[in-house]
Parts: sequence; C-alpha cells; structure tokens
Amino acid sequence: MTTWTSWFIYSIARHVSITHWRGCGETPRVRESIVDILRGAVRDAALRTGHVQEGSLPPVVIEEPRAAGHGDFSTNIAMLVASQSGLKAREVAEAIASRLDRTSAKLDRVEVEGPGFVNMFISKAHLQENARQILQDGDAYGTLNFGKGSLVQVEFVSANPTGPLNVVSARAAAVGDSLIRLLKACGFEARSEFLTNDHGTQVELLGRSLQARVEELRSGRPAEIPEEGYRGEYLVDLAREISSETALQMLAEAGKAGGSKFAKFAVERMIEGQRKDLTDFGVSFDNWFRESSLHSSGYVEETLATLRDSGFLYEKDGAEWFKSSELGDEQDRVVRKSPAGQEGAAGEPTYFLSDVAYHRNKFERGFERVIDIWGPDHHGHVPRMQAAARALGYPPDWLEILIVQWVRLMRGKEPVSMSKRAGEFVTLSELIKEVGVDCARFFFLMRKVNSHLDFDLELAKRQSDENPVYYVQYGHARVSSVIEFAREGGVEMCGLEEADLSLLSQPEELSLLRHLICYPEQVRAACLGREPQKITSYLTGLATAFHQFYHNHRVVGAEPNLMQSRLLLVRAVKTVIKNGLDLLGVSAPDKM
RNA sequence: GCGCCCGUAGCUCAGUUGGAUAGAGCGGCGGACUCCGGAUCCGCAGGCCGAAGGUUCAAAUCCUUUCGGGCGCACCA
Repeated sequence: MTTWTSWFIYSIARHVSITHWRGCGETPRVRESIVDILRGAVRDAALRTGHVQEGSLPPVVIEEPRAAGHGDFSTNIAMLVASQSGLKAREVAEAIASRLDRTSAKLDRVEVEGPGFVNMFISKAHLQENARQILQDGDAYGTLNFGKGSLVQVEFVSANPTGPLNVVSARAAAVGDSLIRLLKACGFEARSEFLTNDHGTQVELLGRSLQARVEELRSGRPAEIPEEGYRGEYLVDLAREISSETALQMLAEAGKAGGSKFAKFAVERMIEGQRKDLTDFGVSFDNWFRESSLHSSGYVEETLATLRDSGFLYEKDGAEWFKSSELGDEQDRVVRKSPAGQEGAAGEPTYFLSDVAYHRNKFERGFERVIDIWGPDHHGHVPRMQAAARALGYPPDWLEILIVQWVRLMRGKEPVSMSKRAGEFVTLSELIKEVGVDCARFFFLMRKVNSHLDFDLELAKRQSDENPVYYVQYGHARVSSVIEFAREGGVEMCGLEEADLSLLSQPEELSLLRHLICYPEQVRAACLGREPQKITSYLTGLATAFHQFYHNHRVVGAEPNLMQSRLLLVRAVKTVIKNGLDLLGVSAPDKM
C-alpha cells in the first residue's frame, strides 16, 4: 500500500468517527482545553478581587513559562490590571492568587513571583488522568467546538489550467488542506475550493501553443509558439496524444484566429492532470469552481450592476472604474475596459471584476467567512479585493487573504532554476516522486506561511537522522513497536480504568504528560492563527519528550503495575502524534 | 519612487495577542544502556535578535527613522 492510500483510508475513518460523535449531540467528547479552564478560573478570581470590572478586564493570557521554576502555566493579568488601576502589581497578583479556585482549575499550587506573575502548578493527578482521557477520546482528543458549525470556505491553489502544478502550488495545497483539517477539528464546517480559470487570454494562449506543437509534429518544422505562449515539454506530450485524425480535424476547425478547440481540449487535460497530482498529494477539493460559469450565467454583469448601485463606480476615458481608493486601496481600478472596437460597444470586463463576481458568489452561497490563499505575486491585489467586499457591504472580517510565500528549491547549496515560461520547473508530481508525500507536506508546513521557504531536496530525500520529517513518525513507530513487543511477550494490557496512573511521576513521564495536555490548545492556536507550523513544532517537541522518556525508562520489563501505566502513557502519546499528523495530512506509520 | 513581506547561532528557521535566563534542527567537536527500534539520547562550542532612537514595570515582539533582501505597483490574468 502506498503512503497516500493508507493516509486516505485513515482519513475516511477519522471523518466517519467525527460525523458519528457530532451526530450523538449530547456526548461531551469535545472538551475544554486546560488553558480554557485556567483562563476561566483566573478571570473569575480577578473579578472577585474587586479591583477590576467585567467590562474593563483585559484579555486573560495564559502562557507556558520557559523556566521550570515558574510553573506549568503563568499569567500576567495582575500587571495589566495594576497598570490600569494604579494599584501595585504584586498586591493584585496576591489577591488573584488567593482567590483562584484550585480545585476547579486543577492546580496543586499557585505562586506570585517577579513583578507580579501568577504562576500555576498543575495538579499531578489531573495530568495523569488526562492520559486516560486521551485514550477514551481517541481521534476526538484535540477536537474543539468553538467553530460551532460556522460555514467557512478555504480557497487555495487555484492555479491557471495552463500547465502542471509547481512547488508554490504544492505549498499552497499543503497549507490549505491542513487549514481545512484544523478548521474541522475546531468545529467549523470547512469547505475547500479550487478556482480554475478556464476563461480568457491565458487559455487562448495555451490553445495556440498546443496548436503550434501539433503543427510541429505534423510538419517537422520547429513550432511557432506565440510570444507569451507556453513552451513546456508537457504540451509536446499532449500534442503526441492527439491522434493524427483528430489533429487534422482540429486544425481545420481552428481557423486563423484559431485555438479554441485546442484551448478547450488543453484546458480539460490540464485540469485533469492537476486534479490527479493533488489527489496523489492527498488533497481533494469539495468544489472545483469554473470561472467561465460566472460569465455564462451572467453573474459578472449582475455584479457590475450591483457595484453601480453601491455608488462606487464611475466612467472615465470610456472605461468604468471602481472607487477602491476610497476604501483603502491606493488607486481606483478598472472593472470594465473601454471598448476596443466599434463605437457604442460595451467594453470587456476585467479579471478584477470577475474576481469580485466570484467573491459575491461565495457570499451568496452562504459562507460566513472566506479564506483565500494567494501566491506572493498577487499580494498587491489584496486591498482592491477587500475594497470590493466592503463596497458590497460584507462584514469587515468576512474575507481573509493569506499570502503563501515563495519556495526556493535547493539541491544542497545550489538553487534549482525555476522558469515557468521556459518550462523549466519542478512540478508537484516530480516533487512527490522525489521526496514522497509525507516529507513534502511536512517540509511545507514547518515554516510560517508568510515566510520564504528553502526546500532542500537533498535533505528531504535522505532517510536519516538529518531529516526532521522522520523524527515524529519514528516516535509513532516506536510506540507501535513497544506495544507489539509487549504483546509478543504475553503481556495482557489492563483496562483503561484499572491502570494506576499515580505511578507516573518520573520527570520524563511528567514532561510527557504536560506535553499531552497542551495539545488541544495548540490545535486551537494553530487554527485561529492559520498557522499549521504550530502543529509541526508541537509534534517535534512531543516526539522529543517521548524519545527522552524512552531512553531513560523501560516500559516492558518494568514492575507490572508501572508497566501498565507506562503502556497507557505511551499509547496516549501515539494517539496524539497520530491526531497531530493527521492535521498535517502526514501518515503515522507503525513501521518504518 | 510608492506599497506589502522578511532581517534571530556558520546554514535553515521557531520564539506563545509585549513577559521572567532568546530556542530547535542541520553542520562542527566529544560522549551513551550486552536489555522494549541507535531514523534515538546526552554534553560542548556558537548571539549586541540588521542598525539607531522612542513607548513602559517589562521590547526579538509595538512606534519612528535607517540599511540590506523578496514581491508587487496594467483598460494582463
């Protein structure tokens, strides 16, 4: 079984289970994260001090201090309240600390230190019990429900159907897909969409380029590819696939303006190819939206009329302009070009207008929020699109646009040249072939979306300790192996309720338990910040904690009760690694 | 010229809506259990967080200026 098929099957299983528990309604398998609990407790305590009112309470921030002596969690709320009210921070901190309900907040002790930090030490018993909870929750551990079923769309990749997908699209695919998974894990109804631009001059050029290749094959003379056309080898391959009979027919129909038959044919094949590459990458879309449908349905014209009604359009030099400069853009934008030909004819709509129409369409489909993931070459378009959303009267935060930065492919120290025009670029499918799906996805998700990424193919290919991808997967495989070893040794695993988790008190065990309990909060943060890299870095940390534990302590071979507790602990680790990797679309293998 | 993004260890990058002593991986050097997977673990070296001011109890993080890099600035898509 290939890696991606196993991922696919796992993904289906997970989806079914989520649907199942959502359907159960009352079953409270979605829990508050420990940080939610602490936030609530600190908030209550702060209000009870009487130093601050409900309305003026600053947001409660719970953080994990770096230094060990500063507790498992800490809050700076006292200093914020103090600076607001003129009180002394230490005194406010003392007042909050003394009013903290330790039982409900699952705390062993609370200390005030430094300028007014309230440091909280989580109850060991609660840490231990959480491991049991993880196994009870299984796939659902780390799922939250603050999305409350809100309908959200993420549109990503949306490459022109003029060639195979490149590595920037690959990164966008990894990010968008992971975002969808994160949103779903947080209780949103998330839908993925690919806008395919099967309309306009790019497509015409594609058709003419293909036609040139077909002619080249028939005549043997070098192809006369249009100036701005597509020169990639893939069109030669495509030309070869067209039987000579079909080719003759298509050439005959093409005429001198030509190309549209070829264009239609090429576009369909390109879309098909892109879809296949994405599927191989483990990314499938809920909807492939065709730009041409906006034109054929009259949606673009309707949008123009709507904009006119909004009062944000005016005519100048025969063209129709949108007053985006009044809504945050640096200048106004043309939505309808001045007529190219005869007097009185209506001008063509611009690409911008059809993009506005597309977003209007999204809004009318009922999405409560829309997230667009764009390439860096489009970042200049953000203000005009936001301006359009405002002109149409959509809520200010309805449209969110993320820019995925460039990927620089490296072979060791040498950058790989990437020229799309010349057709020299590494495609998604080549990337998958070279480094594998798991590796590619993990690498793309290791960095912040908005920062440049160096992707070292040499490093990614190496199946050794130099490769960060395997570190996390190895942790998962190792746990599987321990469990298998125990089974082979005739160990009978006790029931979840029977294990005595209070035996887990070694530093490495407690460190693992702390990592495990923070997982749900990491999911929340990654989702809210649209930062999948928080999950990769969390998993790396969890794997480190596990490897350290493993190196220092025996599971199989420990005193029987302790062994049972450690088996449970280790199974909890496995569950969380698996859940986390699933959010990235990376497989969690039992053997490597 | 204008706008947006980015400057953190030799390299690639984290750094929790401003928090306590700035971290990881790779690379370099030196080590590790006769035993559950050595794709692991431990230690050492390596930093004026591009620079200069400012805001405050607290700045890698916020503001201003400046230097260096990327990307945009069409009646193209």
